[in-house]
Amino acid sequence: MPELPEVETFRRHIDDNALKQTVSDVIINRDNVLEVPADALKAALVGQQFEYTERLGKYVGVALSNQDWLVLHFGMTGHPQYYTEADDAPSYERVAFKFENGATLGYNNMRLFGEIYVTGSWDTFMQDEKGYGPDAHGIDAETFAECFAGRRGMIKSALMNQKIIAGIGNIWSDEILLQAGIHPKTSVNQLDDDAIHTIWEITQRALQAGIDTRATYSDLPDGYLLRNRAKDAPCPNGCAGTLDKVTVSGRTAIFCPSCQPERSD
DNA sequence: GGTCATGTTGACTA
DNA sequence: TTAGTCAACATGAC
Repeated sequence: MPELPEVETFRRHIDDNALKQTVSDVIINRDNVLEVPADALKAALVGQQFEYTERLGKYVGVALSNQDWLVLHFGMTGHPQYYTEADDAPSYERVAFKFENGATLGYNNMRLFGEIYVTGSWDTFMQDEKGYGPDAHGIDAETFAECFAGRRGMIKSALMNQKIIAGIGNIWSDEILLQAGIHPKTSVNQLDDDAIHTIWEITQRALQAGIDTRATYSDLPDGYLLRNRAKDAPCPNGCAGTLDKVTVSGRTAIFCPSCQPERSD
């Protein structure tokens, strides 16, 4: 699930529920997701308040009252869940952040691909340690074009490269490329300025739609691939063709052969 | 039992 | 140096 629209939804969930509260305990059910020792995580958090949040790409940063940051990544299957009744704990709660008011922010993650860090500087962590590029949502057209200038790889790989722009993963890159009518294997250097500008526009619109629907795909407008992303499904553009799949950089790309023709030039 | 899956990283190869 | 492929991580669905 979690790409940029999903992670922004998670960030807002934390914002709406867990700010200005003091952590009373940290329960660690599985330490696979920890990038800091369990006792260090607990020591860093207990007694601190969640002050505000940031997001870059698929990472959420929670600013603590002592200026440190709790950094969360949700892997492929994770999400945060705030609850007040023990019965509402999610099924795969790997870490539970307990607050003094009795509520809990659960870090739920079926597959243990997530990451939890504590760091002194959000900016340094994301830019220097992770090497992340600018966030794909809200980036201006010029900066977006600069990110792709001089690149020779395939457009789908480039869109998914967090060091170029952050936040787009496999399924939202499919969405963007279908709407843009560009085959996922097209080389970046085959795309002229107009094509890059179109990709920028569609990226902004699609990610905004994803955020607006709280990443509930069935609520996306008609014509969105993510409403029914599957091989042999009808093309959402209504072109009478059916969707196909192809492997790009080891990931499954779903696309419409008729709306997204391969280029040979 | 096998295959595939929304992410990231590192090794290896061209 | 730049890119592409693949394996690894852990778990569930089909």
